[in-house]
Amino acid sequence: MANQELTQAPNFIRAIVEEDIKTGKWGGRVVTRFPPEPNGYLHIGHAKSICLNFGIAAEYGGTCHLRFDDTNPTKEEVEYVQSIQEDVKWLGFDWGEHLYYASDYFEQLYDCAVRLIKKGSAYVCDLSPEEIREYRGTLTKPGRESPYRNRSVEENLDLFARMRAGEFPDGARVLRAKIDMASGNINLRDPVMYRILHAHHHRTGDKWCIYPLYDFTHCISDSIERITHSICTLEFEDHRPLYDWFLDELQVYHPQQIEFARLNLTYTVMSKRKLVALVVEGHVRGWDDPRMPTISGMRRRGFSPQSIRKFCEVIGLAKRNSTVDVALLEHCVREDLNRCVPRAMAVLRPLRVVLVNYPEDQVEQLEAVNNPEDPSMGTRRVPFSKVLYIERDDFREDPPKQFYRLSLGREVRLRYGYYITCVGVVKDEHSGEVTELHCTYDPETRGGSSPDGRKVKATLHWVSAAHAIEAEVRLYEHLFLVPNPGEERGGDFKEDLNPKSLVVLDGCMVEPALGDARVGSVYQFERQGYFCLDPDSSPSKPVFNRTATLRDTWAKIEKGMQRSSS
RNA sequence: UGGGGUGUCGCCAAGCGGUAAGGCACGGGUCUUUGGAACCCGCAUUCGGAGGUUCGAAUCCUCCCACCCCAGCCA
Repeated sequence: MANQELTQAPNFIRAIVEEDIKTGKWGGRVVTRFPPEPNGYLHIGHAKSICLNFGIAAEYGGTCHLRFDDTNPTKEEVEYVQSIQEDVKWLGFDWGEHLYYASDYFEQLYDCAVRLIKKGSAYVCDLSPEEIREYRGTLTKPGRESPYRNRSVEENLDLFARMRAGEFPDGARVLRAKIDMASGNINLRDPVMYRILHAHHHRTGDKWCIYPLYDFTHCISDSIERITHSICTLEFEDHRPLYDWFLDELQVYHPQQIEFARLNLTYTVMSKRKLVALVVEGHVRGWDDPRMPTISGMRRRGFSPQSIRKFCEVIGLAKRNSTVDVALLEHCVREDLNRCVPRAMAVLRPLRVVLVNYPEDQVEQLEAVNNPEDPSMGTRRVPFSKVLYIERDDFREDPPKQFYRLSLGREVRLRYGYYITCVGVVKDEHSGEVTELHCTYDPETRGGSSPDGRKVKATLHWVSAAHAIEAEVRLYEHLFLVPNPGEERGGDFKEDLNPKSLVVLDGCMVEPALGDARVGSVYQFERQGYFCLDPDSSPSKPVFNRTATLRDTWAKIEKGMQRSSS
């Protein structure tokens, strides 16, 4: 039990791998692969697959390949192959030498197709796309055989060669596997293996004008790379008989395909189609918008790779469709960031406080702990002076029952500073809005404790007005208002968009130490949450993204009060 | 009377014939110079339903029900 912590949670795929190792099915080898199509950005759902494939390989002393499934040149771009590599690396995984492209196998794939033709297991079909669909039948009605199904091997060979040579226009002919038009599994009704596509490929250029389809390509790619466990998502379960059929026909090395349920998360969407729509329709600022569930978005938001990996471990793995509560993801970031990230004080909605009995020009440098969870992170100096800012929410003229922060006549502690007591409230004549507080400070309480042992109930964060840096802070909430966008009211998922998913705060006041923050670094703003410096920052004005709030007991109490009073 | 899957706490998820792990959420408490963190306690007499086999069933059998996926020359 000593290495209990190192033991991953059991799941059915690990069970299969362990069994295979035990029986020597693959000679003790474990080779997995992550096979993205470079037609979009990776998201948290991909992270689940990446962690699974790379994780299992690492755990059992195997290897995991990164293979781009780039058989559709009309959708794929180098931009995506770059972002995918960057994201996988950032997550902390290393494919070493094992970077592959399905397009590297085009020549071998072609040879395999020729072999199948020679066996009489594949044929060139001249039916139009519409006719192929019609001949395929429906879910309940069997299909009909193509009139071209029984062409001679010679004719098929000739036609297929001429397809490759570019003699025919797009869509004129396809190569099909000869399986069973009456199969209950539609994938087996003579699936298309090759289509004619006079398109420029991002790697092979104009060398090819015929491109293989997924089912034919994937199993052979796995075979070539001597994959042992080919792990994919549930929707490919129906394709497994086809995966097996091709490899059996070809009599080549034959990996095992295993399917698991893809990840869904509450309050967001995960399908590539929907994510693209959010980007192109401008509902978010791009693929890396911090509200997006993309890896790049989460990185910009301030998530650590560790927190994402932890999440992927803790959600488990099974074959049942499920939607994980986003609260679990938030828990994982908080848990990680709490341990690793330095604290800072930042006032998001400033309220001016004048310490009436504090010397006019005095400035003190107070010592603050960088991370109470980790003393090795040391301390820093925070300037303190007569005029400060505190959070507007930390003062109430008419404090409710359980509110124990500042109000007129009350004493609270300023973190690492002094006890202060509110003695006056300045308001705007017209609006009645509180514009400034007058407080006294107790010189005996420097550092935050009193010699007489007097207790205060609240500790507030603050910032010295004269030393503060002005910043922009972007507060994020769930992108959607409902747990399952588009599914609850039966409409368009975009109708469920949260109009307050981004709230920009300007004129925030942050402590001077934050002037040294580097883009991408994360801080805990005490009592508020985790914040990450955004690339939009300029030297004169930092911009912070809120990664996650801290758990907020007071907010919960307040919400409860509202509920019971209404 | 097409095929393939899945049903264990509000959300995930272990469990593989011996009498329901764990996490999140939620509720209560201790502690606290973050109403943070940490720590403690509580939270399925019951496993989609109904029968059956067995000394014993979430686990085996039968039937039923619900939900998901498949009719791209996408992956």
